[in-house]
Amino acid sequence: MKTVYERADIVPLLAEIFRELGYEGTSLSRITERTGIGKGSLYHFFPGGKQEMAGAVLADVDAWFEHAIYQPLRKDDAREAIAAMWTNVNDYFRSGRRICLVGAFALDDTRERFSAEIGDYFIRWIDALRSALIRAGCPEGEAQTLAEEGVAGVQGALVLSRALDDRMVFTRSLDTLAKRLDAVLQ
Amino acid sequence: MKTVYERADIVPLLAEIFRELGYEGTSLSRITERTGIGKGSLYHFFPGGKQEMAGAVLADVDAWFEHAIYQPLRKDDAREAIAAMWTNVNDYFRSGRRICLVGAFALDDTRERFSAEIGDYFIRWIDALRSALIRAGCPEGEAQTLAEEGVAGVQGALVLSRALDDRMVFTRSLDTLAKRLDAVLQ
DNA sequence: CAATCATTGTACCGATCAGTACAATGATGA
DNA sequence: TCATCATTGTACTGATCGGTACAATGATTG
Repeated sequence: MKTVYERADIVPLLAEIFRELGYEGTSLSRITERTGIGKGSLYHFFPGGKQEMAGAVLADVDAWFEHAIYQPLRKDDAREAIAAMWTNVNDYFRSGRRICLVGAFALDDTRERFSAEIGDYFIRWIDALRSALIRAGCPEGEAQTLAEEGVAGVQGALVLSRALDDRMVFTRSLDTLAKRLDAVLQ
Repeated sequence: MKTVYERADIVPLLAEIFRELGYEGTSLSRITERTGIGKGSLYHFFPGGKQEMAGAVLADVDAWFEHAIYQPLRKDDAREAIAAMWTNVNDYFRSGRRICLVGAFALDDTRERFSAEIGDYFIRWIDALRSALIRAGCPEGEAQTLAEEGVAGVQGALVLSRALDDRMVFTRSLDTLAKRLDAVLQ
């Protein structure tokens, strides 16, 4: 009996493990234990080892946000895209039960390994949100601060809801942030 | 030649290492490497090993916040205590170059080891801030949400400023949060 | 001075770490 | 049918992990 994978099948599985255990906490044996994928397969698809695995996960996360969040913010109807961002973010992070891997990597030494990817992810999120805010009628002087407040607010809501083990905190925080941004668009 | 330590001298050194490397990333050899403290001393003061070391650090952090932030928020002049909170938090986290260990532990599997301590730290911060907000004239219905927004905002600002490697982002975020809370106190 | 005892450095333990080597497997295409 | 080749399971490496054992050190106390 031999199960055959593709790289694209493995990345989402790796993502959940890195999310739960962090970069240092994720060992190859834990990956095998949870997924059934052996070292042979892992090093076949990711010759660069653990670092390449985490890099692939970050790229996958980034691609999802680019498609589902950033592009709509830049191109679609601004108000609709902002509203969609809140619901999509709430779903993606499963009301706070799932963390933001990029944000988590930013907090410890792992940042040194992926500083470019981490910076890019947040810069583009903020820029896209600022673009939508301006198009929706936000004064340009406030747009940058407000966009940073929104993105940082999501990260803070994730920390807090996990710390309190209360998913209502996450949903409520997103709601407060949404109203905060909405108030400026008159 | 033999250097003699006390437990109280070691805890702050451990704190910086856990902050930088995270719980899993912190190994006993790294501790010895950075501090010169050998395993003999470490296990003499912390018989429970790495878990007890991290627990002692969390207790130390908690005690600092209790004394410098929570108690003033509960007892002192409300407006002054809130204003002092922002400056003390900015100093404590060194404008975002230092992370919140409690928040970082909340994000990965480490949470399972210290869920009580993590929950307590944030609950008490939020409660103390809410108490000050109410005494300063904030409508009771808004106080809880606003307190959560403030505490979560600090955590988000830490993530964002580290991700962008820009300490201005942290200070600016704290400033925005301060204005946000101030606006309700009329 | 002698005795005690907290503290420390070092050698060691089995387990696990990331990573390598390679033969066995099995699907694909000539 | 046969050859090719991507993919996989397994056994292995040296290094490092958290933790233990214990003798040497040196300050304190009677």
